[in-house]
Amino acid sequence: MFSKACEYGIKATIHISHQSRLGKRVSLKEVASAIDSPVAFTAKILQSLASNNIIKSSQGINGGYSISKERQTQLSLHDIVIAIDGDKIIKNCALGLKECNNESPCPLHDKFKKVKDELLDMMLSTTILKLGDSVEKGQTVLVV
Amino acid sequence: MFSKACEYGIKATIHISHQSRLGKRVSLKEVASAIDSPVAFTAKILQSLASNNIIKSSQGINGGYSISKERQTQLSLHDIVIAIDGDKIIKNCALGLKECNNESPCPLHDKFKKVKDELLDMMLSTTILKLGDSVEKGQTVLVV
DNA sequence: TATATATCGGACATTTTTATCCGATATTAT
DNA sequence: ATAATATCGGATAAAAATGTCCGATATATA
Repeated sequence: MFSKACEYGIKATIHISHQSRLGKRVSLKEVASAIDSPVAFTAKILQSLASNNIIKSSQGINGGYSISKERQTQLSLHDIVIAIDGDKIIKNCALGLKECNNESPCPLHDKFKKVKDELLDMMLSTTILKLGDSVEKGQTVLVV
Repeated sequence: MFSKACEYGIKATIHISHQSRLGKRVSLKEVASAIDSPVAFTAKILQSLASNNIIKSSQGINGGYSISKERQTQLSLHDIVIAIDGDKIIKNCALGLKECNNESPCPLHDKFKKVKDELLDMMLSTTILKLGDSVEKGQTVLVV
């Protein structure tokens, strides 16, 4: 569904969100450890999230990553997916046709419209704040 | 969503289904041409579909691929996806957790359950017969 | 039976994704 | 200033997915 990079990106953002609310800025190593991901690969993803203004990064001693509380309420799951995987999961034809629309649909077009609409709604309405909250409350987990 | 192999496999099956109802057995080249796919790669996929009893193959002169009308009514989109991509699209955790279930869910578990359930229902209830029919009637297309 | 022509199946090549390495750069504390 | 330590960013490597090649095998027809 999502690429590995996107999975890591979502988990990383949730973890950083959670830690930011505890007043903690987190380092790359801490993130990779918390979400059980390869450190160097995670570095690339965090860079990308930072350049897309999903998370905030600071260099130097005591540097690391954070997300302001305000940003957490604005940010949806959709924003993160778009930043890493782009919009192909919603936009691309299920059968890979270059042009697939209501005028010239592939055989799966109508049937997938419903599924994609629900996926899109879900991603748009799910905020990072809520996701981080469920982890903070111990209702959900980021590893194993 | 689906792998390229799976996209080709679905399109190929629909085309073969359509042609079988016209009483025509189709060759690899004809299939690849009809669905605009690389011939050699398509050969692998058709072999796999044949060994999974999705389609019927015959060698030698006048050989090619076909699907009996009866089989077309039985076969669902789900059968083809399972044969090529396996069940990961439904079974795998959206965040890649090895163990993700109601007892120990990832932050996206509940939200994805609804989407996946709808996707599964759709795949199970969509028969190859219906898909081939929409192509035959010119309501849908397999290329561009 | 010989031949033409179709798929089969294994090895190989290319591209994309995933993952790693390391010097450069920025920032804080001494 | 300088040292310590964090991210940045470009090159490289490994793995997986996608795509190709070609001889082997099967089968209908002449």
